[in-house]
Amino acid sequence: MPGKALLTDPPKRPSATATIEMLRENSLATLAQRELERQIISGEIAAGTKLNEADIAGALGVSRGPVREAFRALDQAGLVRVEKNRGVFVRQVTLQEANEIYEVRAVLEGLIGRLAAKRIDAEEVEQLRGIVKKMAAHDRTRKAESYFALNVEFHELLARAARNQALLNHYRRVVNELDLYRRETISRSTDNIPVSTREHEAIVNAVSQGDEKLAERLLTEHVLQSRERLHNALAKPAARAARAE
Amino acid sequence: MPGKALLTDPPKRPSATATIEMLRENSLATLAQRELERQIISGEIAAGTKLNEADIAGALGVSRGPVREAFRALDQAGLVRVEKNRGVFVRQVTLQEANEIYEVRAVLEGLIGRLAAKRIDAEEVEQLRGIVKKMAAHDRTRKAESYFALNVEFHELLARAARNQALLNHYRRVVNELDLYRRETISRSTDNIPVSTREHEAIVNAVSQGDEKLAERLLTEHVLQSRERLHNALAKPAARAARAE
DNA sequence: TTGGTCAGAGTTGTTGACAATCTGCAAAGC
DNA sequence: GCTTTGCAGATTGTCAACAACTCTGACCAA
Repeated sequence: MPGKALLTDPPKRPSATATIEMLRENSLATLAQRELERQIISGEIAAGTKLNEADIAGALGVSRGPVREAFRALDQAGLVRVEKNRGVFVRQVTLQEANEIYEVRAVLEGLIGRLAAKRIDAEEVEQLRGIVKKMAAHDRTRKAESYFALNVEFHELLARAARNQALLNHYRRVVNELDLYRRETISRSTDNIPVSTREHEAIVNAVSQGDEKLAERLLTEHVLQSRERLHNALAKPAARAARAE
Repeated sequence: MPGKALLTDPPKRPSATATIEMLRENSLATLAQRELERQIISGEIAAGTKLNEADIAGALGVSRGPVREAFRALDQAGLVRVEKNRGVFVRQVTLQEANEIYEVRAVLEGLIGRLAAKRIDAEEVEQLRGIVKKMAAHDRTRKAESYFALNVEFHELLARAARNQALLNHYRRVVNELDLYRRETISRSTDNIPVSTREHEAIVNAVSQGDEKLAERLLTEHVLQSRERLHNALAKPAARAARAE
């Protein structure tokens, strides 16, 4: 039973007017899409899981129509795979696919660095420094989960600072797909956090000084080094993540 | 009346078995999506046009369900815009959006050049040379439409030669979006064809010699120069394209 | 003329029912 | 024993009807 109903009221409804307003602006298909996307990206639904239309419709409190529409959108977004007459499955990203996606991410991040160096404002720089500071604090605790949350926030903020919506869209898609790959391996790659944090500091400095060339190079290399770190972590003998089927 | 039915038989059915096989593998939603995508990219349906569910369903000979699913996918693909309770519209790409998309395309093409230089095979090089030869022949006739078809073919072939599916997907999306922008202006930018052809020749040479750095630089610059050419053409006083509403 | 409001038509959003297909399993045939 | 056939149940694909919403234009009052 994956999710909670989208609009039923009994248990602590978040103000009826807010719900009404929500439905006025978003179709059930859109809400179902968002909720499924959230569950997939957060790992609540594991990669490879089969998504049953009727079950999901029931859990969300809607009929199958909107759920099917959500599936189509998620398929196009690369988060699920639709097999005719067989069902919808959360996408499994293979090692080879991840490598290809990392290559794309590297050039996108490079562009992000270059543009952000030109366009970032003082407030955003401060936010970046704040995130890096929190990351540094995590160097000792080595709590991977919350560290990665900060990492995602750092890169998202930087991507927005580039002021290019098309770039942001492509970047987000790439990140989502890589999360699908990384999800299974998350808990075992805590070793290199200090290294990654130093890289982030260098990136903030380059961007805040408006050094486009340097920011581009640092971000590109950062992505490729992240890839290496992840692959090294994968190669280690570690407890396999639970495998839903 | 935009399209033709997806599966009706009377007029010259292309062999019953082929149709059956088609339907065995593709849902009506998928077929509707492909057909709409084709019509949008080819310009048969102009940017900004409102897409009426019932009309399209009728023209394609299916019910509204599959059409709605196709809409969701096309929305995610950036080809249409869905406004709740108001309808679905073919996306209009503004000048500013086009500029942003061109920036993304430039780095993607750069990566394509770098990877293709590493991985392209002899046969593909020959195909590229063949296309460039045809393009050169067009230098005199100045038929823009068929020239652009060759141009699309050239870049698509190069993108495939990079052997990176993720990159290819992002590239195609970017090209589709730029086509939406270019569509309205296509007939007035015939002047710079010879220049563009020389750039293509240089690209093929760099790729075929495995010069990654050069191929990357040439392709990036080619995209940015294409953007300039298009914008210059746009600035000219030229006959406005027909504007469907 | 301007502005408001209110039917009516047309369009979109959602649902439940029906048809087609797949899956698993057990019986029949070799 | 092994493959094949033929069910029964579950799941997906498609459709048509109904509900909710938007838009238009007529009508009326200031």
